[in-house]
Amino acid sequence: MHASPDDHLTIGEVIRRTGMPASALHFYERKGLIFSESTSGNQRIFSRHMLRRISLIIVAKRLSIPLSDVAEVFADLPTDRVPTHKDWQRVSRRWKKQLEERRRVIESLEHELTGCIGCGCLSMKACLLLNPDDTLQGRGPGPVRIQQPGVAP
Amino acid sequence: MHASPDDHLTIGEVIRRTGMPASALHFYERKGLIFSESTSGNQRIFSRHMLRRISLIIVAKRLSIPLSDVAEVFADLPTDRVPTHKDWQRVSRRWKKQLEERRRVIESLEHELTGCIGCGCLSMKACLLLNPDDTLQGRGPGPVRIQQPGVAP
DNA sequence: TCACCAGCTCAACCACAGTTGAGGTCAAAT
DNA sequence: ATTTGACCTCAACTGTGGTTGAGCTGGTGA
Repeated sequence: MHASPDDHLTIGEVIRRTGMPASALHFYERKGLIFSESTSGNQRIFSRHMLRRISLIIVAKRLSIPLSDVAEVFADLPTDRVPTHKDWQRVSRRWKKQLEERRRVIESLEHELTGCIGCGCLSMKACLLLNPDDTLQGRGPGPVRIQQPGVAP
Repeated sequence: MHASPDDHLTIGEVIRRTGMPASALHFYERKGLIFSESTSGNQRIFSRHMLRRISLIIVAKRLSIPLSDVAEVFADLPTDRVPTHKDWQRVSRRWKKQLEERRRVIESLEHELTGCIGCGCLSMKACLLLNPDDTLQGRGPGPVRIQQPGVAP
């Protein structure tokens, strides 16, 4: 086992550094989230700044951000160099907004559920929990509850 | 179109009353969440109180409660009669707790992310986002250089 | 009687985020 | 020279929550 030049990492080294299993790295590459070159013997060689991309994927995983969103983010990121501090701020603010949105959805559901605990009618016609759209439409403007598709369907 | 006796609903009536497609009802039955009897001609006949169970499933869906949890809840519910108000309170309080838990997780992630926005290191060894419960100890061999943000290599 | 609708079963398929295993290749160590 | 160990590709499978379609039967109205 020899040390690769600082800028060219084998997949084994990437695994050691990121903790990601090879299968996941292969998967991300198939999805176009990360890239590599190949040696003559068809082994992957990763640029060192791929580690940053993988870090971002790991963070996104922790935040339950779907890979499709990560792909969007990566589309605006340079492929040839490490993202700048500014890049990271843009990404992290974007993801923070998504967390906020998710929290608001949950808070609103908590609110509804609290109101329904004492009721328990579960009437198909009258229950707010069962008929969310009527509620929203009838209430006019205000804090709008957005059904977000990304969360545990 | 004939009215069924109040206590015996065809699947079509259940669909009309709950808005659930037949495929979903079949699916829930396969999963053991709802039951039915069969006519001589192999058609499903649902008891009227199955509507309540289906309502609970619909609520769980809105709350992103997995069906496995719904199954647990149903295990403690009577199969032969409509759940009481007390039953509903038990369920709704349980689900409310789960929402609270989800909210707290999100809040904590928001907190972390806020702290990381200004940092942006994403260091495999030091970053809290990347190492949720790791006290950054024992760097291995070789320095993992933290890329100076904003300084192009 | 014949069409037609309601309902049935069963198999296959969707997205998501990967994992697992088979079978092959490449490179280094003994 | 051979045996590891690292790596490769490709296909199939996991679990969740269903949907879609094919092909069949049951009951009813004209």
